[in-house]
Amino acid sequence: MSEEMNEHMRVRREKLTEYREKGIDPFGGKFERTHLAKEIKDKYEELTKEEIADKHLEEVTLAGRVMTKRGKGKTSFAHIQDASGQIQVYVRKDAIGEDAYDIFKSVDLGDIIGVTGEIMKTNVGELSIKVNKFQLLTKSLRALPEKYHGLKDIEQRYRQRYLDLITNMDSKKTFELRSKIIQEMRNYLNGLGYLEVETPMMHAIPGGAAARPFVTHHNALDIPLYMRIAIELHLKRLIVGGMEKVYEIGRVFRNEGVSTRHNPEFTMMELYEAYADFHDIMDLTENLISHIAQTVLGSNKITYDGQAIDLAPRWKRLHMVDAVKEYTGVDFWKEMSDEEARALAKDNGIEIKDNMAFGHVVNEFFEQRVEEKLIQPTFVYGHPVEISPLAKKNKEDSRFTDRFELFIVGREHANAFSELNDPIDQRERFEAQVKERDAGNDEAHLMDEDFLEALEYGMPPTGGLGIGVDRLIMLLTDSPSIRDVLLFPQMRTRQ
RNA sequence: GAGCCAUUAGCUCAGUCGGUAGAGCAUCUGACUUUUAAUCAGAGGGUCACAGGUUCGAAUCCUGUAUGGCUCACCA
Repeated sequence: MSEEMNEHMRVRREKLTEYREKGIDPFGGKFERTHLAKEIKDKYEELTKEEIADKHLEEVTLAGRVMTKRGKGKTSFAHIQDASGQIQVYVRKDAIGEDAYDIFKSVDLGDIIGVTGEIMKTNVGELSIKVNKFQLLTKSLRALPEKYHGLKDIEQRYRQRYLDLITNMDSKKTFELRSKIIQEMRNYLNGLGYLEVETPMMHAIPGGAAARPFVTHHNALDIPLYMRIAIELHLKRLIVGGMEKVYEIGRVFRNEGVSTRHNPEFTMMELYEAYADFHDIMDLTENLISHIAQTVLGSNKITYDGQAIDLAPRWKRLHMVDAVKEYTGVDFWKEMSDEEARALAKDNGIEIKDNMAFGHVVNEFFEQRVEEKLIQPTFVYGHPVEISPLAKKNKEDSRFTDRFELFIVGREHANAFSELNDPIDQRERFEAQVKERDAGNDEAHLMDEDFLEALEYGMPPTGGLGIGVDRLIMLLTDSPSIRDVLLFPQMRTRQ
């Protein structure tokens, strides 16, 4: 053992030996429970001490981790915690015998025990188990964080999430909500007839988004493989294959910076529906998210970082050019050259790169001046074609696409479009991306011949959607950092 | 990648002007048969993140490193 033992660890290891000498297994096996703590509380909380005593209820058996302990000579109280919550146990020497009582006195905070006894209420009215049998199920060899403050150290909460979950009920609640949110997303989509599918996470060509991939290598095939940066291109192949409504909820990987809103691996929900367009997807998106909020939180009115947010449909829909016009006064509906657009950026203090085209400039205006101001749910649509290589061009104005992004609390939560199903246009878009790549943008798309071949067989007109699931969970659980909604966020390896 | 901040007992935190390292919880010993942040009496527990430097003397001042947090950049 490289780590030095502190007093707690030494004492607890000594107890292991004592237990074994007494024939007690400090790491026990299967244990049959009759109840969870919350089940007992839900059932008997309303009854008075006398009513419970008069009922002569059957014995119950529970198990859990010892979280508090108060010894009082010949009686002891403790709280044990199971997945459902905590309940108090009341242990009397005259009820369990002297030997068993001595062992109970040696139990440490953090140990896992099983108890059998009667349900009772104490003089001050706390529902408790009056124990007549108890058993050590697992000895804990390290001291838990302090009972009153819990674990506060942020680094330790992320690195040792189990300690966070044991001691911080808020954190546990967040992850229970995470599970419910994803479950409700599935329920809703399944109810609409979407088919959940699983596509590869290791891609020969990383596509579907602009991002740097993680690279790995397949030894037997001796080829490089990339962890997926999006799910998009495989789901569209399924649309070609006649699966008309599909979705996948899964991890995607992007080799980029870590921040309160970015983790190298994160969860995305992508959905594609044949014969739909981006207007249909807007309807679906607002209905889906408001349904989840209503079902999981019981309301469409939520609070994030002190701001009141109303998720009830119908949400504001705003063209990106109108949004830029509204917040900066600059009108990009006018026809103009790339040079004229760049000049407007300089005049308005928008930072741009020298080689940016009209569409890139419009996007910079939006990101630098508008995005953070969109607090209430807002669909911003009509993204420039240059930044939307997989979206259908708009019929009236081919500088823009039938694409939208959803902004809430100034953050992107979803990205969607009427999918580009013209293989010839798609090839030209990929070629433009390859040019950008050659010009130094290492996040531009690669040519994907295999995907183009699929499109050439014919993909029906399709609406598609991607939702950043972690960000949605941040929003619905009022969590300031993505690390608060990931059980094991990425951290630097400790030396 | 840049700036700012943090790192002290198992945990939560104090630490004044540079002068012997502190508290609460936890732990150990003892008392206590309805306690609940139990109480009472006593005891033990420290590489002050790490490495240098300044100084008679450094948890404290300086430099570097590590890890973390926040902000920015990146993430169309």
